[in-house]
Amino acid sequence: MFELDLRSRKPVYEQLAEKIIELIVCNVLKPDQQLPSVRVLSGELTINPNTIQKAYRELEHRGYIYSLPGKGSFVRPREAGDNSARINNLKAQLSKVLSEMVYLGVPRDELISTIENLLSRAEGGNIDD
Amino acid sequence: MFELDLRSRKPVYEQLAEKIIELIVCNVLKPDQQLPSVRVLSGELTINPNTIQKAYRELEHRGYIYSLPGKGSFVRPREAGDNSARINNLKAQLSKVLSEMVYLGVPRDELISTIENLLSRAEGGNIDD
DNA sequence: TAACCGTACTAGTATACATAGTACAGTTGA
DNA sequence: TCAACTGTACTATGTATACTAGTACGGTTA
Repeated sequence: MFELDLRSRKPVYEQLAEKIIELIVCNVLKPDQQLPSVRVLSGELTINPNTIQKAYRELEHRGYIYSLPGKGSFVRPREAGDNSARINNLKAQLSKVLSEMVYLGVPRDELISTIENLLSRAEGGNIDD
Repeated sequence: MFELDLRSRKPVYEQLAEKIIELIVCNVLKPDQQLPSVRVLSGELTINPNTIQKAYRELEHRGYIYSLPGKGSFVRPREAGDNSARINNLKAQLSKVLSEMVYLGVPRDELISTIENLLSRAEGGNIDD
């Protein structure tokens, strides 16, 4: 379910957290859906349980999941709160990426159509792969 | 000229490299313009020269600058080569960012207009701040 | 009660970052 | 020629973090 690169410079727990965020954001993992337990996922990925727990802790701290001792960890439904901080962060990332693509000579038309496609998929909800 | 966060989890040399890329991409640093020497920048930022050199080595390896022993380091003019690998990487980043913004409830109209603004600025070349 | 769940520790190892110091070769202008 | 600059290449050291291993505790559920 999750593909990790143990040789990467990026920490494993961080790779895992980003993978899960991706699945949540793309609605592959539905709200209140239960995630694999720390120990089960540890066995599947042949990774230490502590590393999985660290990823889950990170995800809970960032508001993507919630954990109930004795029950499990679940996808946290998105709430309409103050996401302005995170949105501003994303805008900054967007600015960097777009600037670099323009710098590398990607035509504006191609860029716009790419973005349109990505938005349609994102708004459609599911992404099947 | 460069603002770094020494307490950040992200390595200093990486922060510096990204800052310089940003300035190159936004045309603040012009092609063939000389960068501060390793020792001078080391003094200004109160950072070890080796750390600066590591950033410069990284930038040279990624094709953003070129270094001439005895002369200095300079912004490398962009060449129309095969940037497809880097562009695909940027598209993947773009996909993630857009998905997350949609997930956080940013309206499509607002998103499009934001992108239009960013593109205009990027294509305009200079960004003054 | 047994088997699962999240959580919280300690301890050890490996790796990467950053610093300090030294050294060498090429370039440049006085 | 010489001094002052440039990039580059080392060694050594201290530190922070990632990851693993192992153990333990309390809550939940069939």
